[in-house]
Amino acid sequence: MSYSEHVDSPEPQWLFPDERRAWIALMALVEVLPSALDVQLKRDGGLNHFEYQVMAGLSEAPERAIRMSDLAAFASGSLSRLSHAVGRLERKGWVLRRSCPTDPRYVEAVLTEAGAAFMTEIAPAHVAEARRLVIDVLTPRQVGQLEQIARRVVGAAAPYTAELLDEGLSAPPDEGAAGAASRLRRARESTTGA
Amino acid sequence: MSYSEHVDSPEPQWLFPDERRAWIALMALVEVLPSALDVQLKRDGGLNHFEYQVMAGLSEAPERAIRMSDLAAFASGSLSRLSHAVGRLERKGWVLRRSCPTDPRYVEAVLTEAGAAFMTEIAPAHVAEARRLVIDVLTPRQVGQLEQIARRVVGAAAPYTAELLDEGLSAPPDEGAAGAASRLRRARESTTGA
DNA sequence: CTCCAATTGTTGAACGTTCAAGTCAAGGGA
DNA sequence: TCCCTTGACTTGAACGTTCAACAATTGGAG
Repeated sequence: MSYSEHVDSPEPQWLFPDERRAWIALMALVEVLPSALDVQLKRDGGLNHFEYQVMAGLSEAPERAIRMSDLAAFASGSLSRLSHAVGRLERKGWVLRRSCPTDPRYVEAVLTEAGAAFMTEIAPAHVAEARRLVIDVLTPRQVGQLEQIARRVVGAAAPYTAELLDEGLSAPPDEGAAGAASRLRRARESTTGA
Repeated sequence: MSYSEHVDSPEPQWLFPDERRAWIALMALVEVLPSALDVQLKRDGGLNHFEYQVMAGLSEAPERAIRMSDLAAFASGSLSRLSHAVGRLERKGWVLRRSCPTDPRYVEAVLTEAGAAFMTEIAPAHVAEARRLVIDVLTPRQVGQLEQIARRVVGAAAPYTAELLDEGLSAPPDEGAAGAASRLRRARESTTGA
């Protein structure tokens, strides 16, 4: 739709001043926010943001167990990345791997008791950081705008991931991580491959 | 301080549904956009986003030369990261290092002819990608909202970097990279150390 | 039944970033 | 003068991600 709109007014080669300001601010954001989150997580929990997402995915999964490939989709990372990450979490005693009981060709990651206890310990601080850095510095109106904007950009950069956002957000609240994750699977495949 | 302030309206431990949706969308954005930009830059130019920012900083600098520490501030990275990156760009023949002519205790990075030619070759594609992934999928109104939101978040996560955004964006247009970068220097120091 | 292809997951090497020294040159007392 | 701190930059090792190759298993096609 945006295409035909711009046919007779071709894309300028450079950004207009207001576009440029927004672009620069966005680049600063994507540079600064992840590392700020990493600082908090590393300090309070000794893990990085990806590892936290893995742990969070496991926490929400029924029985605290979930297949590796679903978990990779849920955490938006490649299977290889996940395999290395789970290896590290395993060494810390928070996760373990086992063959999937229903279908032995899959591997399940399971959150241990220690892992679950650890998550309930550190999650509040992470949520507080999310508030401090983002939610609390925006007006409720801006929070809504942010969601719309972010979803559009994700839609352009990774269409299937965006689809997951659409579906996951309106999904039944009791669904847990597994349902959303398996829907996500085909998303990651086309996304990471691109 | 935040403790006593919130005694009678304490921060909830979790996010409200609309806050949670915005947070999830934002996390997807910061995950997906940098890697999408890296894909384009790697494909068309063989470099990553940080290296591109380094080259861009050099392009805008007077004489296409700029001190390492100013360049690090401009590209929002540590001096060490820059040193490694410039090493790689040097090996490709796009940048060279020399002792600063006015003050020999500093080191200047200089964009070579080949480097400048290379940048004019690849910059349009990168700008086009910025349009495709962000600017063109938003309404002009949303572009404005994005700037405000991003600046607030950056303000919370890295105050001095945000200060640079404020100053840099209203700075005289002929200032070039060097002026903004030296203002930025103290910013990085307190930011990266945190 | 056999072979072929696809899916799931792991592994090791290459690459880039971070982190903790380390070098070098300038300023600033004693 | 000597020392010693400070700022600018570099270096090498540790760490995490990516990438390509690899095993293992399943589901057909012939």
